[in-house]
Amino acid sequence: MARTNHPRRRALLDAAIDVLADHGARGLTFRALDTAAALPPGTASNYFPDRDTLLAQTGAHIHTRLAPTPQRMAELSTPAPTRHAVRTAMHDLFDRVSRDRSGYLALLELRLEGTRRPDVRHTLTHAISTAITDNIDFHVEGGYPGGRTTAIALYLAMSGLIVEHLTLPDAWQNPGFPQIIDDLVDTLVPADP
Amino acid sequence: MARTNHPRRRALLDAAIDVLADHGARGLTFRALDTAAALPPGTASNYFPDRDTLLAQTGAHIHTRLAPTPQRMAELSTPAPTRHAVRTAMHDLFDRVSRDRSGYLALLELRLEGTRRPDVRHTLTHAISTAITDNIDFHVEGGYPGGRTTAIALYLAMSGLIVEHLTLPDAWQNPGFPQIIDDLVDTLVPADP
DNA sequence: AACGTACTACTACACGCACCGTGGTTTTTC
DNA sequence: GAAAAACCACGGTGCGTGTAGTAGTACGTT
Repeated sequence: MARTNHPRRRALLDAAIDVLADHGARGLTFRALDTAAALPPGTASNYFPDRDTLLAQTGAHIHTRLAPTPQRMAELSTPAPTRHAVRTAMHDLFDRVSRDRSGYLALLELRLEGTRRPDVRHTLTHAISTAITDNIDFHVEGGYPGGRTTAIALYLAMSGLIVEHLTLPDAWQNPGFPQIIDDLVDTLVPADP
Repeated sequence: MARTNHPRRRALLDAAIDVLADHGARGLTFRALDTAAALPPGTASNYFPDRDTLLAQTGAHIHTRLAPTPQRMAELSTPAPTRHAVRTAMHDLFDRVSRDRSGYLALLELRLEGTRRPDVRHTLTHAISTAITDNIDFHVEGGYPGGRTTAIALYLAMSGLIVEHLTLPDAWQNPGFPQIIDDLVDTLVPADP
């Protein structure tokens, strides 16, 4: 019942993210998970006692997957904190979303599921609120142009843009997303002195 | 099978929005709809041939519910196009979201469901892209401070804020959403001359 | 090198649940 | 009184769950 095969557990959690993106939170069943991970039926039951904990663990795992690696953080800190660096970082974020569409879609599904499941909501609230403050602090303490309100506005606008990009990309064909990102940075981030 | 009782059909579609918000897109079944509308089981089957069209019709209906009424548009146009008017409009939008949480949550669920169902996606893409251009044009042609890019940035930031408010409100306790809205407007919308 | 243990993978089964669609009867409405 | 809608109950079905039982494998012991 409580298997400790870590690689397989991780594989299951990765598959869970794909299932979330492909079939929604309600579609994340043990059987669907078995199928997605290409494992015999009944396997997922051996690794997670019930759906609740499966969802919770998936919620925790998704952050380890989406969180920037230390290496990336280092890269990000290398250039001088200019408006141009901000622009690059935003395009970079957008590219990451495009590359790991399933991951970000799954997070969105989990957010909605958190509406119904308090434990999922609490897990996500904690993880995301630290992500937010980290993000804002990075901007402020790193000496990037504009203050805290600039950072918040940028964060929210990029969140909105990502949701649009993930769900209804065709509603924003002109101007395209890259152009919008440039405009966002120009509008929100003060020019370098 | 094909009932023409319009009030009841409308009641069913309104109930469908609640079901979407409460149980997700996958939870929107005929039976759940019957229960939510407090109607005997089997009723919804008489009004919609299958789940696909039920979802599509719900997607269409949701916009008639969320779209601003002509009266509201008139109210909005009354004051002079100042930064302060923009601020008021944004708080107004936020209040409407808070008041009709289910409606906006349902729209979010449908967006995600659109990821899997092309017909839902197309319906939403059309409806929302006109909503966006209307919104932007209203700002630009109404002579509000800032141009098109300001309007787009404002729209996206408010979208992001609404998603946060709907799904993880506790992640944003300081500063609270009203304060953030004020800051957003101050940052994004140029001061009145 | 042979053996034994402990853990894991696989398979099958029995049960329950929720849902669908419909057919027939009652009630309403015009 | 006739047509339409509402109600109710039923058969059938597919999906998911949890578990029990069997087979396989890796590793440590003697």
